[in-house]
Amino acid sequence: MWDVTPREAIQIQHRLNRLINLSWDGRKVSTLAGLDVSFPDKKTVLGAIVILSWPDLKVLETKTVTQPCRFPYVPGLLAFREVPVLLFGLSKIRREPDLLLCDAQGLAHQRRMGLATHLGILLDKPAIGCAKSVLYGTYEESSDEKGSISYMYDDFGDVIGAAVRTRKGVKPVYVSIGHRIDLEKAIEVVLACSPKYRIPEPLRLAHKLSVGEVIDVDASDEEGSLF
DNA sequence: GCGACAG
DNA sequence: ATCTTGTCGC
Repeated sequence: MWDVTPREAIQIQHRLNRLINLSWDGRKVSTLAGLDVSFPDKKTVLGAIVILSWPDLKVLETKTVTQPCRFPYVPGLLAFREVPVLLFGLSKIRREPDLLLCDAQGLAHQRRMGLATHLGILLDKPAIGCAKSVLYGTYEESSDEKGSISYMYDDFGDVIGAAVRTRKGVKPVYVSIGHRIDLEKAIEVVLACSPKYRIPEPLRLAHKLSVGEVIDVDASDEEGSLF
């Protein structure tokens, strides 16, 4: 029932690991995608994608797709469970997003291969990992203020991400490089995407979409259906 | 051997 | 992730 065994999955991660690009090429960003996955039942994976304009964050397009579940949840191997449906969903989107914002880790992973990095490498597209809790890494509690950041380190003392407070008094979100971006730029994007809530707007909307809520596309941007 | 553990 | 009620805080 599995596409690969957990052991093979780890080998794949070690192989893809070498393709990570840790720098931002300075490209102009005009759209970004918020990605999320849900499980309507134990045998189905549902991928939700919301394309937003940047930096005004208007909804340009949405899409949901489903597939049969192919891999169990194993900490550290999340990509093998959720990436397939996201690739499928992205293939059905009209606009090509400049940046992918994932509800998962990127480099802040035991093998530096979180879902955001995995997906970014497969598509060779800029990607950011933004999770609600920690999978791997340690950091010191910092200021309670909005915008405070505390770097996360692996067992060797290398920086692998940052705990970022998007609102005063809330738990931080954990930001890390996915692919083709640097940590400063990733943090900048996440903060700019979180003007009102703890969770960045693209991810908040993608999550709502994944659980069945209707996300209205901004009226002024529907020229795609005019003809 | 005993915890920890994205979603 | 998903299942669920009340409840603490601004």
